[in-house]
Amino acid sequence: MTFPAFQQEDVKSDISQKLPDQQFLLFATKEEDLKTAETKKLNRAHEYEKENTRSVCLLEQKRKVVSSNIDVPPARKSSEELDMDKVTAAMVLTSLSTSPLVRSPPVRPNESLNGSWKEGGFVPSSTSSSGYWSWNAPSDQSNPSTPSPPLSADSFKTFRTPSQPDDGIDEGETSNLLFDEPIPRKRKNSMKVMFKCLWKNCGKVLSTAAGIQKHIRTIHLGRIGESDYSDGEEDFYYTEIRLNTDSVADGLSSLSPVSPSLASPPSFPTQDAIRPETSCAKTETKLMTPLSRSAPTNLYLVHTDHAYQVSPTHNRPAGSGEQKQSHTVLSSPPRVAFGLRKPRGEGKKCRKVYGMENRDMWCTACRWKKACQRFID
DNA sequence: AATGCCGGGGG
DNA sequence: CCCCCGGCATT
Repeated sequence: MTFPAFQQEDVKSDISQKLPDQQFLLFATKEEDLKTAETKKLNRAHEYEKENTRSVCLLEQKRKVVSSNIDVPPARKSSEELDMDKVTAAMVLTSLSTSPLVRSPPVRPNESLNGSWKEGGFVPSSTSSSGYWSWNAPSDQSNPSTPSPPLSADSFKTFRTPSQPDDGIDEGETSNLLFDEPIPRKRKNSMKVMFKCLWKNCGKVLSTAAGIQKHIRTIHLGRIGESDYSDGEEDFYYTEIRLNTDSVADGLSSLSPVSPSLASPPSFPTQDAIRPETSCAKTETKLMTPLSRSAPTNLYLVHTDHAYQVSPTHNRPAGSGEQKQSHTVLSSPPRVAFGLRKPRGEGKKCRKVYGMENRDMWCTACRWKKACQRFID
């Protein structure tokens, strides 16, 4: 029941502890091989680390370029932001190491990239009972096997567990097969990391972690004045997505409007199953202001000023006019007004409230199977 | 499986 | 209009 507040730290250490173990097992099947295996491994680890840091750097650069175009003004490095960088770096590390290793299942590997990133990103996890979606890096198809973590040389030393029933792996060959190009670190050079806001009804995507943080802070948490000050009380619900660089611009405008509505992000006790796979999202649960709690549904309408909010299915124009939306801040206009339906209101509706038995107490609309008029959200 | 509700009927 | 419902999306 405890809320598994997954901080980046946790995730990181977790994987880097578990996984190397497994990998190592595969390596160290035979005693003779043990030594060579280990050295090999260490080498690889080093290489790998180098590689990773490099890509992080690249990434940072790219990000800076883009961000200057898109959203955040040239970020100044507040202490918070430095922090964020660390976090993102960690994220990148994990994700980088993840994708290449996992050998994609029979599914066509490349289709995942072309398919809408909604698909690539959110995979309704059929395994988890209650239909929570889980996050998978878009590049690798959902894969049951565990990802390989950023390896740190230490973790190997710590995890020598030679007494392990090497199940089925009797050939030295097998391990080679598995691990010779297992870390092919062919990082997709055209990959770009974006961050997507997970707040309800908001699918905003920004190029920097700091960006969405800011976005969330201002838009969702209603902290407008205190631009970048963070007291650690915010919950930033966003997630990382990766996509081809050449489709970035496109992605920004044709973003899928439907947010993966978690059952209201800022509510802790109800959802204990915050999937730990979600690569990032600092979850510091402290007491929340009532404002931030109700914010996601109400506030977002007010602030719909960016083109990404394509959501054709606005909720009710919460009382005031809805005469904005023709702003098109970014280059491309909201492409298709693809007629989707409205996100489906949050609150309970007549049916839920009164039940089937008391159907006559429903509002007419509900009776007609139309949009409820009594409990508008 | 249950809900919410759009589209499309009949009267 | 008022009322109902098929069917789809979402949960």
